[in-house]
Amino acid sequence: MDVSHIIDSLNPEQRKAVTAEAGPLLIQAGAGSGKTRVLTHRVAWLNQVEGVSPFAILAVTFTNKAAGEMRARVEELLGSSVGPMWVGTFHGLSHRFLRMHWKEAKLPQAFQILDSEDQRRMVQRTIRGLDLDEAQWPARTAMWYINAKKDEGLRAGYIRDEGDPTEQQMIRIYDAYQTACELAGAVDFAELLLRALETLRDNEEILQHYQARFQHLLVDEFQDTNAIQYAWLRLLAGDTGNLFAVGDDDQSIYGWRGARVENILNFDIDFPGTKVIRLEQNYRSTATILNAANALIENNSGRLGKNLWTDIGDGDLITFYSAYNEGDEARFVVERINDHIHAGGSRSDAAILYRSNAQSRVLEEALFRSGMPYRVYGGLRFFERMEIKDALAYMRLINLPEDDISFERIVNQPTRGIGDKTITQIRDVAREAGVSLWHASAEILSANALKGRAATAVGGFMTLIIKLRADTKDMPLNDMVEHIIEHSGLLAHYKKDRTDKGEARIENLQELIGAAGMPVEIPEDMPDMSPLDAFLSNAALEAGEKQGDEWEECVQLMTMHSAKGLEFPLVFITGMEQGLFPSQRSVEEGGIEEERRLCYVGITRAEQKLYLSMAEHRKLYGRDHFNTVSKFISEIPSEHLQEIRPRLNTTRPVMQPAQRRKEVREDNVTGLSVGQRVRHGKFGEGIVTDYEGQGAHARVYINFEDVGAKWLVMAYANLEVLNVA
DNA sequence: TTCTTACCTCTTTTT
DNA sequence: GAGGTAAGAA
Repeated sequence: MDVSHIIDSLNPEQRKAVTAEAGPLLIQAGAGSGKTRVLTHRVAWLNQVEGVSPFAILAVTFTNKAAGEMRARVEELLGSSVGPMWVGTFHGLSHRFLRMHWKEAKLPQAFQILDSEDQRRMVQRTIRGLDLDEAQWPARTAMWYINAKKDEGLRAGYIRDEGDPTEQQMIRIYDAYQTACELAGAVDFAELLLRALETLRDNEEILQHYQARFQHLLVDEFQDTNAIQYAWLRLLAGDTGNLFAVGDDDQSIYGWRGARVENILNFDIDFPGTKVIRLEQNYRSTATILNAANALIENNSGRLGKNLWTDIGDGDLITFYSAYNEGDEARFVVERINDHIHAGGSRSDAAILYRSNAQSRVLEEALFRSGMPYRVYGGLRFFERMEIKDALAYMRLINLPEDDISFERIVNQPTRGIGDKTITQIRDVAREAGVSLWHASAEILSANALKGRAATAVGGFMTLIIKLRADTKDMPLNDMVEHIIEHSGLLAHYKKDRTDKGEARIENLQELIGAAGMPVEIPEDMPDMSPLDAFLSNAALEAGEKQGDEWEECVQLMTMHSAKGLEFPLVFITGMEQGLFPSQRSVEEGGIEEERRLCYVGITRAEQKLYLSMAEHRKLYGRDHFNTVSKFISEIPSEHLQEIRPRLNTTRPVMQPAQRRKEVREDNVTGLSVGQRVRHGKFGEGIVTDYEGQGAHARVYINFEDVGAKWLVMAYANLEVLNVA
């Protein structure tokens, strides 16, 4: 059989991975080393050479995008569909499993998925139900706690409180929340995984079935797996241990949400006989960029260790720019992008990365002023938008009136005179009788327990839902959505808002109609799922990636976290400041290595040219920050760096005397730092807030107590240093 | 019920 | 400093 199309394009290491014998395999895939390629070719190899049916393969990823890409590329390679292969996210596959085995999982057949916002509301209601002080027990914190425990596989009853009252309270909230979820037939994201795992574990027959079925498991981004996901994989891999895990311990940046690098580091303990293959040839970046990244990551301990290399040439030096403030930094970035465009480059080549979303604003302003189209990643996703969730809630309630979460969401949206009092009354009846809010409403109405106006309003709402259901019964999905948006009053409600925001909401609703017109995929092993059910659960699991065409010819702005997996010819990493990146918190909490890995991820996004920048003075959250240069800059060997504007002494000497670069130290002619207190013979006392220029031309901006702020030339000012700020 | 005001938070994000 | 949420007033 001719297998050349599968292996010809691979380098020796990649080929070794793709053609490896069955058994546990750990692929240490460095940034830009072709890991997706290895994964897809592995599937093709298994199928075409080893004769493994797609039916016996399970491939799991973290994002829907990665899953979709994997399926598409495998099919392209094979030239045929691989329908029966299970490809998806951990959550998506767990969901599929639970839909098929809802009985064994002890779930109602029509269980629904809570997204983060639904979950927060649910936790909040639980906390109120327990009569706890919401200020002392914020829903977000409790939710975070619950998710963390679930990610570790822990049920409320199994957590040891160690006598800690806070922990005890959290456990109570967790327990009560879980009860509420069971009652509502609701499942949060973490629950999908945990429930699937427990169902597999506790049902020998099902477990054996799947273990026998999935002869080969493949995992992408293995360094990001948490305890549950790992347990899930181990259970499914069973005794054969045919687990093909691809990951990079140096790119583990999600420890804060439960990812465990240990899963990579200890892989061979759980899977004896593991073969490790390292993909170290990088096809993305110049040698300069790679060497900088390698040197940086060397500072981490406990790595598996690898060194990326490339046969692409050295390329340009990495440019480091130290700006006066964030505006100057933004201006610098925009100018460089303009240079790039004038040299014939395109805007979409450029990505501006930052540590936190708050930093995007100033950059956006600068881009906007210079008329440069840009696109910011992150923020609210399509299916998380208020108006979309409203519309979906109508669809859910029509589909299943017992859906209390949707009921509460739309019973008074748009407002129809059903206030807090009425809702509380309905809720009480529902709780006492142990029925849904919908049933409770009906009972209250028939018992005439409501006053005139409220009774009419509730009756009107119920009639509306019943009518909508009857009217849309035989409609295709998109017509149904359109009908509901129109006749529920949502459209009119949002049309009342004449602002840009309102218009955007209308547009989103239109888009929802469009989305409902697209064919929804119903898994082959679940033929009894209705298109509506498929659409609704898809909406919960797929927050809605922005469609691709929108960001064509745009400069890309995103956090370094969301940049993972992407690559750009021209990359800017902004805010290279101690306290910002690495962030203050991570330094305090011992998370510096993960920050360094994040920096590593950022650097390795760059193909040709990398710019690093900092702002010596930055306003963040309305406060002034005078940060020193990021520790990470000093970890990049200076032969790879080119400093455009050597900084003056902006460092507070007490903070870090040793870390300053040589060429900068020579420039320390002022002996002053921003934030320092000084005295001037004529103007009195003041604080240094800015400076510019160098050597004899250096000027400092001093805010004097008596005469206000002034620029002074260092050479003539004759300042007396009073104290270090 | 709806509008207004006070108050809180503010690393990183997918599902 | 801004933006969103939740409690309070008309």
